[in-house]
Amino acid sequence: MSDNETTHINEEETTHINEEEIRLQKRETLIKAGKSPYKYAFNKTHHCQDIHDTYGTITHDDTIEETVNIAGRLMAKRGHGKAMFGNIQDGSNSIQFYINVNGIDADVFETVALFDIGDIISITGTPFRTKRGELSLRIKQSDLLTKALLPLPEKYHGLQDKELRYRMRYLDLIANPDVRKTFKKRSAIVSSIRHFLEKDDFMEVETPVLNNTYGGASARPFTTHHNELKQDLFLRISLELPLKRLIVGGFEKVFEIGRVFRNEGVSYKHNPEYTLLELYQAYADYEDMMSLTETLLSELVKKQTGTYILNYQGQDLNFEPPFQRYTFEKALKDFADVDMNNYEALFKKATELKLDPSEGISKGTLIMDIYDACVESKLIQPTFMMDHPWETSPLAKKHRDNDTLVERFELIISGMEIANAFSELNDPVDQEARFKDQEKARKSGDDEAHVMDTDYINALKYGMAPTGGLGIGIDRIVMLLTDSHSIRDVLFFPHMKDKP
RNA sequence: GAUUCGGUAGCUCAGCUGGUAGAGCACCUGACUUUUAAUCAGGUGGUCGUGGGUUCGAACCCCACCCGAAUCACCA
Repeated sequence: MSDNETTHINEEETTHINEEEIRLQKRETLIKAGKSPYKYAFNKTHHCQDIHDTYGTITHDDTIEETVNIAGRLMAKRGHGKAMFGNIQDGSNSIQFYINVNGIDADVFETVALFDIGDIISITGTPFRTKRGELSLRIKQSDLLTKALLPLPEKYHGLQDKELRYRMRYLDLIANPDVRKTFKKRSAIVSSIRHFLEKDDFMEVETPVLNNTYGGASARPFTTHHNELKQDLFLRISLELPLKRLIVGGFEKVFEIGRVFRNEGVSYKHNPEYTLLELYQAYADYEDMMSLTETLLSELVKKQTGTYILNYQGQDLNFEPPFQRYTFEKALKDFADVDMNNYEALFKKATELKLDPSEGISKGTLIMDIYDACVESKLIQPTFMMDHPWETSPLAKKHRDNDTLVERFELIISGMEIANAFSELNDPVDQEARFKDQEKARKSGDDEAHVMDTDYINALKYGMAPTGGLGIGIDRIVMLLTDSHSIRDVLFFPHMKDKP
């Protein structure tokens, strides 16, 4: 590559070909010249952020002796004849570089001149501050590590098209630095939850995703097939039943952070697969779970924001414990003006609300339908909704003071269900009766009713200690903490329909 | 599933009442030794989501479909 014939693109050859073809030609030229455009490794001494941290205070008059090696993606290039500026971005940050023909091999200048935006390059150079005051690297050496064949999105607006951003998240991450921040934060949140639980002696476990049956929630499953065993299998819809079997087995504090799969609609707060945290603690009840939830979330918010106040979509949410509490009885009175102990009144209310209650609908279902219609979306501040009707909670223990209720709570924030917990039902006789009740509901058309799990009943027959259980929707927590309106913005690869 | 909005160059977007398809960025050529959305001059680049229809003529009007977004419904 010592002469211009092999390096400069001939105008006549390129006027009618696209950018990818131009770059493919550069790739060919490099390979023919024995310079691979796909190197094997590079020994970095610094990330861009390290240079900002170390040399952030130098002035235009300072001379730095240290030479640094960095590598990353070329994001911008500004040629000035015999000088050139550009920006390189790595996983930490980006930094400007500068090169001019003085005191440098012509080869190096030519190499840099031939880089295309999007190429992954290395730079060896010395930090300095430009006249205009920007911390930069003066290039001594530079190399192409990976050739990029496709041009990047527009440098100023980035990639805006939501469909492209979700379908080609890699490009979104390159072009939109805020997106990377969101996902770094997601990682930090999960890590901080994990450490919180480990510090509290919870043991992290893994249970199967593929199961012979499914349960622990009311949802339709995804079904798949094992060829060799000639049997249908289900992707889990929750983590609950295997984890409670571990409590039977003698572990006292377990948790799992795992993907669950629900064969239901897609919306700004629903994705067919999402991440659930479930934890179970022996010798605890739902009051203990409430305190744990308050501590976990308030500490998380404090760690992320420095206060208990979190601004979400323009509203300040206050996570200072204790969170407000509402029983279903009081909520239905306050928000729907109906007595939840009066079946006729509930039925009348549901009819007024055009919920179209069917003949013989259970009181519990009426209560939940009215709650969904009148209450949930109005609960903005962190609120524990507690003491649900027993009929819609087949895995929760009856309330100690009222056997038409269960000891259960859901945590609602900004109208979204964030957590769900019970004093776990551990009476196998009651559990079996509840499952049979669910089977009846299933037969009368409720395809989300819980299915019978005889092995789980069997496990309970050996005795499960009194247990508190808690489930938290990780994606929704991340939505709150990153002020994301849609669950798609906190999933790297949200589910998208196939393009034809 | 319903309603509304959107799909035009690689990206960000204009395109009026139906009359030859536009700009900026990127790219190519040239100029330029401290710029930073660099600048200046000149260029390349289009199956206007898909398929029908109306019309002398459709990016534009009509119908159907595909994909996406928002709101609702569904989803404890």
